[in-house]
Amino acid sequence: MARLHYSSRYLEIIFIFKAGCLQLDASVDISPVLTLSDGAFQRLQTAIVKGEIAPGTRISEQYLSTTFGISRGPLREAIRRLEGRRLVMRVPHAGVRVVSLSYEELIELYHVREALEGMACRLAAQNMTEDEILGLREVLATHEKHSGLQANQSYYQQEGDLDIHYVIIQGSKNRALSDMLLGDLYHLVRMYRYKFSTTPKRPQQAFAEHHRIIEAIADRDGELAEMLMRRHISASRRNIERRMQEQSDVSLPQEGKTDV
Amino acid sequence: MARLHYSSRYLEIIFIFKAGCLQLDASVDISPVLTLSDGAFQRLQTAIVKGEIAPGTRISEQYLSTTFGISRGPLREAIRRLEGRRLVMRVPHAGVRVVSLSYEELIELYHVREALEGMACRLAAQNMTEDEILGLREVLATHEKHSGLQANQSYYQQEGDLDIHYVIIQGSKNRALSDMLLGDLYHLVRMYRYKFSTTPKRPQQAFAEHHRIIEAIADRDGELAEMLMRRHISASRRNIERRMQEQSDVSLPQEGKTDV
DNA sequence: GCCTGATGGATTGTTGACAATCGAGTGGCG
DNA sequence: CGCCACTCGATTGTCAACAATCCATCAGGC
Repeated sequence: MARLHYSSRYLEIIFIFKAGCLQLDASVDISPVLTLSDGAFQRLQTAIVKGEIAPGTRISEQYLSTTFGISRGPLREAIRRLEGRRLVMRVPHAGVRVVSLSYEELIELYHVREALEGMACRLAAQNMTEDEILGLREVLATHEKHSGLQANQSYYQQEGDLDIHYVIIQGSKNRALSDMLLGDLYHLVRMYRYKFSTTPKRPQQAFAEHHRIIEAIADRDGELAEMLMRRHISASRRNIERRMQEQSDVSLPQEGKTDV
Repeated sequence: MARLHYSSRYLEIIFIFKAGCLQLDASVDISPVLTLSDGAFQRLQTAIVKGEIAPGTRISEQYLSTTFGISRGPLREAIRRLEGRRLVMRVPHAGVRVVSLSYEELIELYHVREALEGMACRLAAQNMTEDEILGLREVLATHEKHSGLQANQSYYQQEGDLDIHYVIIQGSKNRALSDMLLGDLYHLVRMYRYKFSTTPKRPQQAFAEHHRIIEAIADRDGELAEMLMRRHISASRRNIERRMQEQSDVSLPQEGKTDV
């Protein structure tokens, strides 16, 4: 009944686990074989995170299964995985909806980010290698170049913002922390990123903040790095709060649409 | 194609969402109807969290489906939900295993807890109502009574430990924070709790720490409350580290067994 | 004796069909 | 005219069978 042989397939279990937190860049497929369910999961996740499926949208199993060209079985499994990740919510016998964060919840999320990424930044100052810090500087330099061109300036900056945070979080060398930040939190943050990306002066400001943070990390000053990161995210949060007050009539997209 | 009527079933969507983070006490079933998949999900989750299925154990679909008396379809959906929650890991065409945290990952988890629960404690000092603080005191008093009896003393204390943390976290009134702590982190912490529950002097010490924390919250001293909570968790972590060094030969249970 | 390649058994992945449930619209009744 | 029960269409939940893949074992050759 109980067999004791070790499957060689399980030697890559750690690798797979790492892949779980790297899924931000969804193009890489670590797993040698990609089941239909995995494919649907990734496609749905990126679609939700990138905003192609608006928050609150109801998801039809039949529509998606025909769209993806797969049966309802694997699709349902993919949806259930998203449900475990809190990206969708299912009501029995009624269907699933993409989660829709309220304004308050979004702000709460930023408060959590402040605590967690501050911690990540402090750890990164302790644990990043010199090479990794060099890489961080290169990312910043790349963004400086990109921010020179006017077109899609804010977009680039926002993407780069995530990139830099991404590298710093990984530099914390704390798996639990990076899994939590990169795996769960960022998907939610990303979902609402596009809504607030076009504040006039914010990109340059963020760039300067990034610069100071990286300097603190390079100086191995964990305390300063944490404080700067907390302020950086706090400023980002206040930026959202301000824009939210300005367009207080246009509230966050709530449920209603039945598309997809 | 796009219908605009609102399903009445979706009026409870917020309720359901809240239920998702309250799932610690798995006896309550908020959802009016419980699908087979939901039932299997809850049973599996509690079994994993309570340690009835050891970390690293391989899970057989067929065995579980016959054990639960359901088909493989709903069972697979339940497993996929656990996969989304990072409680199990699936390797394509090879099966799923209950996650097995390494010693380092467990310590990392406690560091994250330190940051998050510290924050929760500070917020709780700001946001808890007087009634809730009263309730907190009652929980503490209950534990004082329970800790009087010798049998299973450490167990009670540990359970109570989680209870108090649970109430404080909820008192933070930050949904994102409590979802993260209560939903994801605690399941993992709980999985390994039973391993380190019997350190001689720790329960009394933890009780005193709880007492001080609650006093700080009652005084609305957020800074102090955060600091005390951080120290409390830090002490708990060091306790684990110490016990781990003592029995360094008996390492954490790794994968190997093929049961269940 | 050790390594390489086929085979068998078992497990996982996928499918299509069937059953259960729900929401909206319709008709009857007070 | 308004309210309630019923029916119908559609969607979700569940099942059992089939296909694909993998692991362990066992011949066979070097």
